[in-house]
Amino acid sequence: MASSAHPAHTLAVWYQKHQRRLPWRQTRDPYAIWVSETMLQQTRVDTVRLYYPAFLQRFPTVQHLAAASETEVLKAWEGLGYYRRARHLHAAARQVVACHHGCIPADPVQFRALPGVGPYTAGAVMSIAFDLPVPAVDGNVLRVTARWLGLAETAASPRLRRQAEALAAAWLREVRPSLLTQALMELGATVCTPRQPRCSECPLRPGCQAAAAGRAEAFPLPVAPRVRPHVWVGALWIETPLGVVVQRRPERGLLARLWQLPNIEGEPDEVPDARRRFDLLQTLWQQVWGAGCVPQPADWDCCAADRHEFTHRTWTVEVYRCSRQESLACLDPDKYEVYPRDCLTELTWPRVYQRLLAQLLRL
DNA sequence: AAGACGGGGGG
DNA sequence: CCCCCAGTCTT
Repeated sequence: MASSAHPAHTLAVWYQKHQRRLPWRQTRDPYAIWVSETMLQQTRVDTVRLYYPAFLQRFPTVQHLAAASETEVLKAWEGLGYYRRARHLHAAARQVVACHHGCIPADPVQFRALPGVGPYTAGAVMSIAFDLPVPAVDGNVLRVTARWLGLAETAASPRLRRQAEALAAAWLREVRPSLLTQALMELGATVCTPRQPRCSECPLRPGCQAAAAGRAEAFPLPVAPRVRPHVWVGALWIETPLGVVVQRRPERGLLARLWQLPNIEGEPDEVPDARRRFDLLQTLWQQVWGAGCVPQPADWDCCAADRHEFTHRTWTVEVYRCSRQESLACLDPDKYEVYPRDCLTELTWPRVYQRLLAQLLRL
């Protein structure tokens, strides 16, 4: 009788009928699946779709990726965010070539030991690529579990995580692992959504505690919102006959090693008035050219501006231009480079600078 | 246990 | 405009 079928089976049947056709579902290549799962961390399917085919075309195998330079890998990742993922994937590819003969280890412990591979990615690749019964608990699975069991916990709750792993482990015994893992996540992404879940279309509705209570949207419990300081950033667009003055960000921290325009930040949550902005820009000007080396401009022209949201802060970036031409002799070569205007897009920029550049290059 | 780390979509 | 989204590593 269909009504007595295990929910995992019902879910698998639903998945086979309703799954979206996605590029990484057309392959059994563990490397390709690993790349997709890394890109999908904290990133929406529609965004990954724009990057995944190009990335795999550029680096078709783990050997190609291992042989590439970090700059090349980063360029292929440009705009995807969380750039540490790309560096970890690159380093991990080199480990796979050096220590595993270029074969992705079909062993959860060995695979988990690679940089950038946490519990989720290990479970996803082991189950999807190798059909091993290793749970892959992402945000979707946490949400489905919280609703299925009617657990009044936040998504961050260790208790909910344990329950989700237990649920996935139990259901993995009922259905081929590659099917079960993808089905659970697909349900969370398309039906059991954070808001306005489509319970009427859900194959798991009959056994769902939250749906039975008519309160699916209430699970999991909301987390306390984080305060996100607002930071004003003033940047300079300095065009010289040889090109534009650019700068590489520090080795570590936010947007590590990506390129930017010379810039200065205000205090967190400060809303600088005209006078304060002027002072900050003068300070920046001195940092770039050295104190007293080059006369300071009396007025600034804000020629481009954009806002950027991070998880933990918000930037308002304003770019100021000064048309006067300066001698480059004062420029500290350790801190700044002059790059040909027409070649700027060769560099790897954070999204906000990509957008600003698009404005600036039209000027 | 908590914070750092990007970027985009939806209401 | 404000709100939401949960993987991995570090401290």
